Amino acid sequence: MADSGTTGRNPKAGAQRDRPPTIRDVAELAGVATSTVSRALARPERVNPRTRVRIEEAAAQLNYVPSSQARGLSSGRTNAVAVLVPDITNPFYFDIIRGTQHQLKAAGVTQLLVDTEESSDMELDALHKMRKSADGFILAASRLTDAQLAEVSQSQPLVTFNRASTSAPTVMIDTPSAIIQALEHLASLGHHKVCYVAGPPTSWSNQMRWKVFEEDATKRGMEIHRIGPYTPKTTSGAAAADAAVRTGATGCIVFNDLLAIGMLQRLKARGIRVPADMSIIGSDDIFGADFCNPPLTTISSPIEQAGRVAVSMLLAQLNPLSGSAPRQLAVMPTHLTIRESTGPAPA
Amino acid sequence: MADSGTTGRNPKAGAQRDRPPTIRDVAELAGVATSTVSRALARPERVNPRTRVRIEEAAAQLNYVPSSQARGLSSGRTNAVAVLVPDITNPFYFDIIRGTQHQLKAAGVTQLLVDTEESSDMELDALHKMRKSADGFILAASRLTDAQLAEVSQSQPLVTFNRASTSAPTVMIDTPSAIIQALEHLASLGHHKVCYVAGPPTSWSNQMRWKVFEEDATKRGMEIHRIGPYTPKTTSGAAAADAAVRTGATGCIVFNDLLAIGMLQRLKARGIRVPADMSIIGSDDIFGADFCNPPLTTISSPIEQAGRVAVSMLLAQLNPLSGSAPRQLAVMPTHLTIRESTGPAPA
DNA sequence: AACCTTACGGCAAGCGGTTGCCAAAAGTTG
DNA sequence: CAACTTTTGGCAACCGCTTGCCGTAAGGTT
Repeated sequence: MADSGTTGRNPKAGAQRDRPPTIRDVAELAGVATSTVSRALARPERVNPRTRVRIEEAAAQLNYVPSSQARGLSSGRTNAVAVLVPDITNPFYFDIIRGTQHQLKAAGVTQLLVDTEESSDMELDALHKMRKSADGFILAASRLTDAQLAEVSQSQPLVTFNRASTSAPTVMIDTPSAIIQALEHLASLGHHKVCYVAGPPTSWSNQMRWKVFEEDATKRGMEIHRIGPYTPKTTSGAAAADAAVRTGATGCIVFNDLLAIGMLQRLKARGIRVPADMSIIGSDDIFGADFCNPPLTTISSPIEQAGRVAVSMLLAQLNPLSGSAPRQLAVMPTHLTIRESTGPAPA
Repeated sequence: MADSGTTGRNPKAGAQRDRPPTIRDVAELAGVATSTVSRALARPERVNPRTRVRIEEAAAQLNYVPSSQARGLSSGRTNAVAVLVPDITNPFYFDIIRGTQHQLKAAGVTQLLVDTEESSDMELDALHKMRKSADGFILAASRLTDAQLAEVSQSQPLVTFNRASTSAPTVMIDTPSAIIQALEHLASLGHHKVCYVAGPPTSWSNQMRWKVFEEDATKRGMEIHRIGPYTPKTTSGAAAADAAVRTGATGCIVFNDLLAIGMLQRLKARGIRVPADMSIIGSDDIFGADFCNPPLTTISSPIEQAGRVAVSMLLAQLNPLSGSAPRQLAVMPTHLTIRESTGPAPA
């Protein structure tokens, strides 16, 4: 009836006070080999129901938690996914982080959050340094070049968000449609002179937005302006607002809400009325867009859901299911949320 | 001159295409034992400068990145810290996450972000499940009871934020001072009937705020009301606003900005003017507090810095420096940021 | 020159799991 | 009931890195 042979440890009730129990302790208590415990936990069908129950009870009694480290070492998987965002300061990314966090947690995977500070070097660096500590990556608004992206995606599973890529699965926001809706809205309010307020030049979505803007506005015969680039923060809004006013445009489509809100503040300070004198359309519908002053008309998209989808796609890539090939592209729908920052063009 | 003996691998230029290089590959290339490589990387002074250089070059050439998993397994440290927040949805926590993220990254430690969904069970669970995968924990606004906290803090290093604890190092916000300042502000504007709009009952800071509010307002001879609890989200603002109006109070101190902003929206919808009819003071000075309508008077505190401090305290606990005992308590200063949601009491 | 320190680097035993391989046990079948 | 198949569980070799212990060569002392 030896209750604990080799080690001097005594796995008695709770066993909370000792050094954390290992798989060996469980095996001992259940009277089986460690390999059996391992199997009972990982592939239950591989072991006899009776022994399995015994093992589970032992594990529960010892309050056993497998070490993800050790598991990772031998299995080669970390059960963690890194999420890289350009700027953790930006509420937009919070939404996506929420989405990934949620879905990742549901899958029992740990989220490693990384702020790349809008720098492609940091991004590359993180990708490199963490290749051993994460099973896959989600690149939000990646600043990488196509070539870099292609290379990286070859050596590790990843999915990009808001950054088209031919080499990796991507979830995108339907920007073209969004811009067209926005322009349509402006047109229907009688605006003829429109301005695009640009964000970071390295941002793919910025390029995309401008491209569609230019095309569509031209098609409509509008007078087009473009100002920027601006860093996408409220603090850049003042400069952007001043520049926008100077173009003579009556309607602006702004790279993102942060910038747009900054502009709103400046315009108010300068006594320029929104929307009476100028209409502003933001993008992303971030937290705050609904209660700023005036509430911001903006391009909405289910960002949080986009995060979830990105995770699903990555997970599908990591655990290739039987049958269907994983989805390579998801496009999130957009719609224009019309609030009070847009109105009829001044006479 | 055997250039690669045992394994068939050929560590030639780049070696990017092979399976990732291990410490063994580096050792082989540099012509030393793996232990030496390990030391050269961890405690450079422990090896001869010449060999160290050789090793570093080898590592660089192979593009070697140590496996944090393996490192953790043998050293018993994970080089990761888990940050537990009650609600990742709440901008307030974003600020603290930013702070921890920043400081953690500076220390080369990975941040594991966990959303405990305002549940003490989930919190306990995470604490338990992750004890092997994190070296320490930062508990933001922990929902744990004192007893739980005491127990947990015994088995693993942690620091609490915005949750007093005698058992663990804590960083707090100087709530008493803040509430007193707020009340003083209200008093100076002629308000006599004040109302505290409560947040989650399990929130320590909520209890604290109420306690100080009650004390100080009583001392000033004000008429005191209390409504709530409300979930700290903008969506609860409507109910809170209606209830607040009903109390007849002319000045409200609200658990947090989220709730306060929600109230602002409702009051506006109901045609109740802020601050002409009612003054509102929020707490936290979150993103958006400055551009809501009207801009919110609120209790500000360097939240992001609090996150950094929390990390420092935790790190100090993990690597006990020679000399001084680590700090057990940090109190972040607060000040009242007066914007436009407070004004003279109605006549 | 003989002796003692020190600094440096190697050996090997783990850390806590996973997994391929194999033998014993249990279940089938004619 | 023997021969055969399928389950079930144990053995042991790793996974990649750290670290205590120890031998050796280099430098310092009288």
